[in-house]
Amino acid sequence: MKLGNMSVPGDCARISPILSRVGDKWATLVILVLSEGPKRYGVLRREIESISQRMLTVTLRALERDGLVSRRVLAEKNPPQVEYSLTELGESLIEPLFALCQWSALNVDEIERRRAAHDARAEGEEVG
Amino acid sequence: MKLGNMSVPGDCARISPILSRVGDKWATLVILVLSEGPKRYGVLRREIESISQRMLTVTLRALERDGLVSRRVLAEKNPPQVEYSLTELGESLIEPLFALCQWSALNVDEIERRRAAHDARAEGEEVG
DNA sequence: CAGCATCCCGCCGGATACTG
DNA sequence: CAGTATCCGGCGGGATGCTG
Repeated sequence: MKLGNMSVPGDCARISPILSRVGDKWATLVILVLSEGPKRYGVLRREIESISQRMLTVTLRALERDGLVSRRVLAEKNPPQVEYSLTELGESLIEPLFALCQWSALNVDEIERRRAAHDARAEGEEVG
Repeated sequence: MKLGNMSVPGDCARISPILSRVGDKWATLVILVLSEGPKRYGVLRREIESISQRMLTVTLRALERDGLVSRRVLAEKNPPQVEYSLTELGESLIEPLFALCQWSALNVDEIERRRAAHDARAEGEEVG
């Protein structure tokens, strides 16, 4: 198969780690929230309610490592202030990511309906 | 934040399960390979070399449940033949998914370079 | 405020063996 | 060929406690 100049599964082996990062629940949320602009650690914590402090830190470190997010220390001493923002590379990801989010938003209802229907069918066969 | 008519994190809570499915290493590979056309179980196994037989089955079941993939029994008796193909819903996913794959293919080198640079820097600080 | 360290449990997913 | 069943090791990720 061909996607532009890459083949599957050949190059898919290389890009799937990247897709995993994107598909990662927390990473995606962080990137989406940061697409609004730079935010401080505490703000991120509050805006992504469901995330634990540990996973926010882990995710930010991973994104920073990949060059998608950059970290700036605003004030060294109390209270310390750290600001996170998307790098240029990170911003370039927003467009395709948004496209996928829009697909998801558009089809989430349909998928949930299908899922429910499928489960109901399975339930029926179990009895029969 | 706004993505069309959805807000983050409000609706992101609903769509992130969908993104997780997409971001799922195996699901993505299966969808990409099936985008070429219907394939039989054994063919899928061979084309996605790295996948275990267990995960292929699990992934196909999940995709079928969500209405992204459909399963057709071609021959009931020996040798059994089962064909998998994308549903219309599944096909509608290809475009945004391809976009993301292209982004990945385009940026995988850059990301790996940044990662290496970041790790090298960390290595240096560890010693100093 | 912005983290790091530690403990610990659940489940993801590989390996292996068996079936219609 | 196209699966199902079982075992089980590793790690993802929550909870809690401590620091500059």
